[in-house]
Amino acid sequence: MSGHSLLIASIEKHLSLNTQEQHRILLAFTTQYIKKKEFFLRAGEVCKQVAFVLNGCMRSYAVDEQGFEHNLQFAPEGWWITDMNSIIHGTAARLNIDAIEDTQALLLSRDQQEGLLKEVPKLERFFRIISEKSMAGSHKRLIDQVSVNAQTRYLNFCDQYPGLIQRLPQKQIASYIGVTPEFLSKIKAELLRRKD
Amino acid sequence: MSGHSLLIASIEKHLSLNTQEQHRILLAFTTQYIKKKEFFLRAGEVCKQVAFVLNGCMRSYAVDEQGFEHNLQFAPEGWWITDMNSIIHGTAARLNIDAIEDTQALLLSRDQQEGLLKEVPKLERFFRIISEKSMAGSHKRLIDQVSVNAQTRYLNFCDQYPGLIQRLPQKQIASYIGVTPEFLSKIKAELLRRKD
DNA sequence: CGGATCGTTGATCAACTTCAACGGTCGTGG
DNA sequence: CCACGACCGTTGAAGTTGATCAACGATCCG
Repeated sequence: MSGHSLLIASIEKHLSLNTQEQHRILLAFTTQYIKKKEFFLRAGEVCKQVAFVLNGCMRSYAVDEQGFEHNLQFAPEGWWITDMNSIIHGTAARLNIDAIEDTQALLLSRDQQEGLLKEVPKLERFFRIISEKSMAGSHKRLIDQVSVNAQTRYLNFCDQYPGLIQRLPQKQIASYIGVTPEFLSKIKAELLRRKD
Repeated sequence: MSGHSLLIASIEKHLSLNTQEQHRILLAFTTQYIKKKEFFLRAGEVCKQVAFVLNGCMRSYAVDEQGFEHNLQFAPEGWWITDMNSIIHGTAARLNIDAIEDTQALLLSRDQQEGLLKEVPKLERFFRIISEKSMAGSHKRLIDQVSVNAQTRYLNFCDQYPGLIQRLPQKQIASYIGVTPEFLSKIKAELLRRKD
């Protein structure tokens, strides 16, 4: 129940809900526990639902032809995660989503979402706003990726997600900023050397 | 008027509108002509509106510390373009948006949009859907950027935007796929050599 | 305790950039 | 209508950034 209130609070940052609406919303979600290294979505499946993380942490990533993983997003508590391409086009997911820590999440299927939006139309607004935010974040990242070098990307990451740095294995961060774990190690060594 | 119907048609792909609603929508927009090389938005300003392109083509791009441009998006007719980070957070734009061809666009300010959404709430749904699509496209691009080499990115671009290739100067495409114009030239030469 | 996974370091390698030079085309002013 | 400059695409040589491969010590967890 404390977890559910995280979802409600998150929505109420953007609009207010009466008790009835809150109950209707929670009805649309199901709870799922995902252990570290277990999958929420595998590439090739069609993604049917979006996840709202209550605690723990998930990540989404693509695997290239040579088998290397590339992290697209981390989702600690309070974040949403899904394969948007798969869910809106109904195509095979290109992303894998798994748990980096033992995770508890609320799941919302597209069907449930449709029903929910019909009964509580003002939620359209909420989902519009988080989509816009997500799009803005994604744009920011894309610009970062092409316009600054790896060291700066690492520093930017430290800046933007101070909480995640201590929590995540370094190789996960390397995969996110788009370098090999070896090279991130060298970046950190270089930064330490320059700090003296 | 033929231009306006492009907007209406674009919305009606996702929901249906009666004549009254159509008129109310068009009321919220203003028309603007932007000549080739003129700016719709300059980095540093706060972005106040989104543009829907009727004809011509605009692009958004960031400029890095060394003065190099990095194209984020092209917007030919039927596409929306804005600096989402600036518009939703009210912060200084990091993007420039200018016209690559003489362009006619419909502009919608955030204030007008708010008013419009109040009177025609079902448009929340439309804006949610296009945000989701935009986010999906952005994710796709991000994965592409980090998981395949420049030659493949070029081929993917040709695939996805066959219409734009003939229309755009090569250096604009180079900037989009994230390489120097010189290197794109070499990629094309290599592809021609292998085709024989 | 033992195996697996992690982070580190160094040597070599590949992808892409930088810089410089050249020919072609386009648009503009005379 | 021509001439000029600006911008574009191309090519080649040399330079950087980050990847790859291999080896090693540390830590974590079963």
